[in-house]
Amino acid sequence: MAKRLETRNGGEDAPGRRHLLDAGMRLFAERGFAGVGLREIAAEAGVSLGLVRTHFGSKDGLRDAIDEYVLGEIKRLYATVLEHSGAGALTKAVEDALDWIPRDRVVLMYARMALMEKTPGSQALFDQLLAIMRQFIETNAKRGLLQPDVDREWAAIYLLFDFIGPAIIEPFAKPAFGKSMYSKPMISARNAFMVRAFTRGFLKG
Amino acid sequence: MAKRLETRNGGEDAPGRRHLLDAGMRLFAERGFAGVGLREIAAEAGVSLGLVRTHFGSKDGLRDAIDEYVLGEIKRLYATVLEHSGAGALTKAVEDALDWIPRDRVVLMYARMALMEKTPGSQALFDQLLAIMRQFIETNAKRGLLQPDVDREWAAIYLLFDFIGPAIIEPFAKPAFGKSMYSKPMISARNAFMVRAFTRGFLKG
DNA sequence: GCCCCGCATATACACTCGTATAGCACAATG
DNA sequence: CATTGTGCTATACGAGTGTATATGCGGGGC
Repeated sequence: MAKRLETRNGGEDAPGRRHLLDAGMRLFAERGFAGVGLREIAAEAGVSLGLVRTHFGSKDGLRDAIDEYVLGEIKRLYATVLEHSGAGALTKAVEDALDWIPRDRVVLMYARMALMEKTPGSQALFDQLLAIMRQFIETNAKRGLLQPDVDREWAAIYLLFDFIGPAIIEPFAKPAFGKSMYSKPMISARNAFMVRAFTRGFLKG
Repeated sequence: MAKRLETRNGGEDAPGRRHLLDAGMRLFAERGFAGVGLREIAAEAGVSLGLVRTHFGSKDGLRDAIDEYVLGEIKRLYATVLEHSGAGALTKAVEDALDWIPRDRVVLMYARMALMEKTPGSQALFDQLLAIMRQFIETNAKRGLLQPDVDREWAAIYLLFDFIGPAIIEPFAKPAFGKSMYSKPMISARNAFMVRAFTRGFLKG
């Protein structure tokens, strides 16, 4: 009789909980938080509606849990980038994406959608992404790889644009380009242009 | 007696219609299509619920009308950019934004949200934005302002990233930077960095 | 003067939403 | 063996959804 309210969360590895989190992440990524109902998520996860309440307390609780998971994954996935520096690190990061993006595509697309809907979780995600970019710029600066008199804050912001850009336009890529932003030919062409643009620009002064 | 179904749309300048379109645009931009109900939109517009059906036929019809309006505004707002070329044109475009963004902020924020929800209207918006960027690159190329051996397609894509980037992160800007992406200090700092990065890059080769 | 039609309102309907409650099977623990 | 608690299901409730229908008012053309 109501001895534990709110999220119980005792066992985080219950199969139903994991299925709900995965299904919610996928569906929210596709149609947004308000665009998907709990019944559809439960059906997709192969569990009953009531289980959402058991594990997450409410729909917002489910989102919070997904936000937390995705934030952790983003940190993990970009950790390797921060250990390197220079334009080579960027190409390496983009090429690494070829490995993990097929597997973690849902995480990436959820992060993309989260950036649209302003919530505490999405603000935290944004702050994390910006921190990653700032750290990359600082690492490069310490190693003397930054050109002199560069506005480091805006360099970080532009880096952020270029990293979230492909994710943002990914849903429109197939009609517009005939292939995914994360397909092999797109990745390599992007790599070539990125290195060039970051080190030399592309317009004449 | 049901002689005309669907959207009637005879008079596009009925005051109620305009109010509904404005209110829908603003609310959809803030919370997404599924996140807002017709009753709230009608209340915000100061008209009755049924008027949506009279003018737009359905909620989807309302979105279609908003999409069309926003697409036209985007075309109009970026028309001036296309007449110029070089890095100077970009700074001019960004500075022009200082004029029209306060006034057309809702249009911009709706376009931002539209890029999240994949619909025919949002695909058309994306195609339009990409076309604008491609045309800018081609204009620059014809005038000899492009560096040699530049991948023009990816130059256009990166230009697109840098133009939608500020809109995407605008909702997180105040907590993260203390000011809007479209405030005067941000615009001028961005201008300085953009010209530099586009003509010389910011990393050492 | 009548009629029709464009603009607008009010109200009802069927459905879906998130949430709440009651209960079941089963493993671990005393 | 009885008890406890966890993971889970089934079902009900009230509020809110988009859509449909019926109606009112006011101006221009026959």
